[in-house]
Amino acid sequence: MADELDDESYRALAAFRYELRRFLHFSENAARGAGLTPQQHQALLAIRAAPGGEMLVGELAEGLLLRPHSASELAARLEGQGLAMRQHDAADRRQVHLRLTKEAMEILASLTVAHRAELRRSGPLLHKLLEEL
Amino acid sequence: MADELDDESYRALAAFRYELRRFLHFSENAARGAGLTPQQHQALLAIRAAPGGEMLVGELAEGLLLRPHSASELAARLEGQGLAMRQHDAADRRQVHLRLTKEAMEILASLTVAHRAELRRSGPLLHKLLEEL
DNA sequence: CCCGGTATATCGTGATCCGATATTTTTCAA
DNA sequence: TTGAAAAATATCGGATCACGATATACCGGG
Repeated sequence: MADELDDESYRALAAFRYELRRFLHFSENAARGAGLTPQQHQALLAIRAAPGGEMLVGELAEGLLLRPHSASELAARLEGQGLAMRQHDAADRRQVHLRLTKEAMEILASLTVAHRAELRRSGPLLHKLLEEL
Repeated sequence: MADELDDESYRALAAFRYELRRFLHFSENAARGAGLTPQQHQALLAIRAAPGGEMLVGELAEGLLLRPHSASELAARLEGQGLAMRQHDAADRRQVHLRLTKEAMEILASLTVAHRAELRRSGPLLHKLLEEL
């Protein structure tokens, strides 16, 4: 099983986590700089990437690995900030569809450009550290 | 610059973030299952991976990308739970060295084994998604 | 020996997830 | 048809943790 844990094992894992943290830290700062919380940014990305560019609250929960009621709170905050619109499904009124506002689309686009640039920088390093494991 | 953002760009980035979240979610659950918070786990890993297996509070802050005073709070919690020992440097008494307790070493070892197994599973997928970007 | 700088610590605040619970709507079996 | 169970979302209270602002302890140069 190769489960001997020598110093090198810890070093490699720590280096990977450090680089991961760097990326997430960059992402957090980028989001906050655009007036979003990190989770709001992730929510926008998940919704934008969904088929049709829309999502149910429950699907958002799955996509972000949250409890449904936490996704509901997140959706309420998105709407409160003018980033998303909530709309009951006509056929099943329990379900709530989430769509991004124009403003959210624009913010997400600029964040995505920044993230692609960052990944072009840190991607290869992450790639290398991942291979050391 | 290849900055056109089509649906596929968003999809690829979202897929990468989702897999990242899955890994971090696994890690969180593993840590909590071992009686640690996620940050405590990361702190143990960083300290264990440092040369000599010890770290200053300020170095911990750098390693985890935290403000020094946040690292100080984290160190206090670690000590409070019997996971680390704080010891003033003899030469410069402002500095505080952190060393892991035996119990922390054991918990970290078991978590590290679990993480290596998880990375053997999710690593290749992360690798692939990273290349799509 | 005093003063600016460094390392760590404390306090109050804000954000956000969660558990437990509530509300609304649908489904389905009797 | 109807009422009980299930499903989707929402609300409330509590807990955690990093942060900004600030405080304390300690070092070094002049």
